[in-house]
Amino acid sequence: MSGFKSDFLRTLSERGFIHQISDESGLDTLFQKEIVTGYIGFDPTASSLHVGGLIQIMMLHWMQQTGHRPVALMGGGTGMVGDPSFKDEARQLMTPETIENNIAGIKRCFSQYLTFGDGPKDAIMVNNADWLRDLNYLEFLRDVGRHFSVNRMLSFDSVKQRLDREQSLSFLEFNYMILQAYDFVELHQRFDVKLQMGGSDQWGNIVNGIDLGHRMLDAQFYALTSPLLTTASGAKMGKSMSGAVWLNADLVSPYDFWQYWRNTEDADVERFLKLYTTLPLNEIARLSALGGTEINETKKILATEVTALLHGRKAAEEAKQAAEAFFEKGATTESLPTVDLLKADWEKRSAQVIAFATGLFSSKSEMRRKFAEGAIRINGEIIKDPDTKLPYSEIESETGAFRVQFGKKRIVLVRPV
RNA sequence: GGAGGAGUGCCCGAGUGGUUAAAGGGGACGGACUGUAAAUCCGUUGGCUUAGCCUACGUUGGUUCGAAUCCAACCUCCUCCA
Repeated sequence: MSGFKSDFLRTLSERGFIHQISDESGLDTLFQKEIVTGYIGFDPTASSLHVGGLIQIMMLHWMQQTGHRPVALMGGGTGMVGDPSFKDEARQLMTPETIENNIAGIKRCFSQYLTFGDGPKDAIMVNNADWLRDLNYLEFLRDVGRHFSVNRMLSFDSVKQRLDREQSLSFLEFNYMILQAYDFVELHQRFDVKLQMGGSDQWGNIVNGIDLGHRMLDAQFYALTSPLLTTASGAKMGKSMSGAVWLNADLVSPYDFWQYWRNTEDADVERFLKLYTTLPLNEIARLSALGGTEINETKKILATEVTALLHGRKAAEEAKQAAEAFFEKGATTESLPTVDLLKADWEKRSAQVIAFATGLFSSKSEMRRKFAEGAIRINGEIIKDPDTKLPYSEIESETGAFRVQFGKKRIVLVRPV
C-alpha cells in the first residue's frame, strides 16, 4: 500500500489517513501529473466542527501542502435534507436560518489550516446551496435522476442497516446521495474537481458521484476515504469531560482543547501525532519510542502541536504553561479562571453559593451530590456540607478569592467584588 | 382503506394498577490505584427554596383512593392485507 509515488498519497498513506481509494494507481498518476483539485463536504449540523472532523481538515491541509488545490464545501443545500448514511433514524430537519448560522460557525476554523485565495493552489470554500437551492425538480429528474438505479442505491451499506432494521427511510433522505453525487459533477464543472474525500461512511455517496461523472460527463473521478477513528479503547473520537470537543474556541477553550489531547491514551499517541500534527515522521517515530512515564512529555507535544494548528502557537503555549503550572507545580494563581460574586450580604454566603458560582455544575442537585461525595474543596479543604458558612474573612490572601476545586482537574477562583 | 404491533430517563432496555424518580447495561461524572493514560474496583447519575415539594414513561383527556401500567381520541413508526 505504501508504494505511492505522488507526494500527496505517500504522505497520507504514511500518516494513516487512507482507508479506501477508488483507483489507487490512477489517482497516484494523476497527482504526479497535474495540480489536482479535490474536495470534502461538511454538513452544517452544528455551529462548529468537532474533533471528529479534524481528520478531514488535515487531509485538505496536506493536499495544499503537497502542491494541490483543496475545496471545502459547505453543505448549505444538502443540509436541508440530511445525510442518512449509517444513521438509525432521520435527523430533525433544520431550518434555513439554523443552517446559515451553523455554516458561519464552521467556516471560522478553516483559515487556520488552509490558505484561501484566487491563485491556482489557493484553497476554495463554496456552499452547495448556491446550486442546489434553485434546482428545477423536473429538469433535475430528467438530467440527473435518470442515471440512478434505485436497485443499486438500496444495496449500499450506508442504508442497508436502516432497511434491514425496518426503520423507515424517507424519500427526502433517500435523495441525499443523489444531491451529493450531483455536487461532485457540479464542482467538476466549476473548478475541475476530480477527487472527493471523506470519512469511510461517505464511500457510498462518493462512489455514486463517480458513477454520475461517468454517465453525465464521461469524466473520471476518484474517491479517497479516511478510516473511522476511535480511540484505542474503542470510544468515538471527540467526547470528553464536558461533552463534545468542539473546534471553535467559544465552545471549547484552548486550555480544554489542549487537555483533551494531553489525556490521549498511550496506545493512541503515535497514531494521533501522525494524523493531527504536521511533525515530520522521523520526529514522530522518536517521540513515540519513549516509554513509561516519558510518554507524558510526548503527549504534551501532541497537545501543543494540535492546539497550535487550531488556535495558534501562542494560545497553545499558554495552555501548556497553565497546565504545567497546575499539574506539576501544584500552584497557581495566574491563569486560573475567575468568576466574580457580589460582596453584598457576604456573611450569608455558604459553600454551595460560592461553588455554584463557578459554573462547574449543571444543576444545584448535581453540585450537592458532589459535595456529599467529597469531590469539592474550597481553599484546599474538602467540604461535605453545602451549607457550611464561609465568611468573607476566610478569603485566600494570595488570590483575594475563594479557591473552588472540583475533582482533581478543575479549579475556579470565586472573587468577591 | 383494513388488521396487528410499537413509542420508557443522555442512549439501549426491563417494568403491565400501589414500598417506581422507575431493574439492568452503556455512557458520563466523582473517588481509590497510577503517569492529568489504560485496565480494575467503589460511589453517583430528573429538578428545586431538599426532614419536604415539583416534574417525568409519544400527546390530550378519562376511570381509580392511587396509573408508566386500565380506557378513549390523536400523533409517529413498523408488519401484513387491499
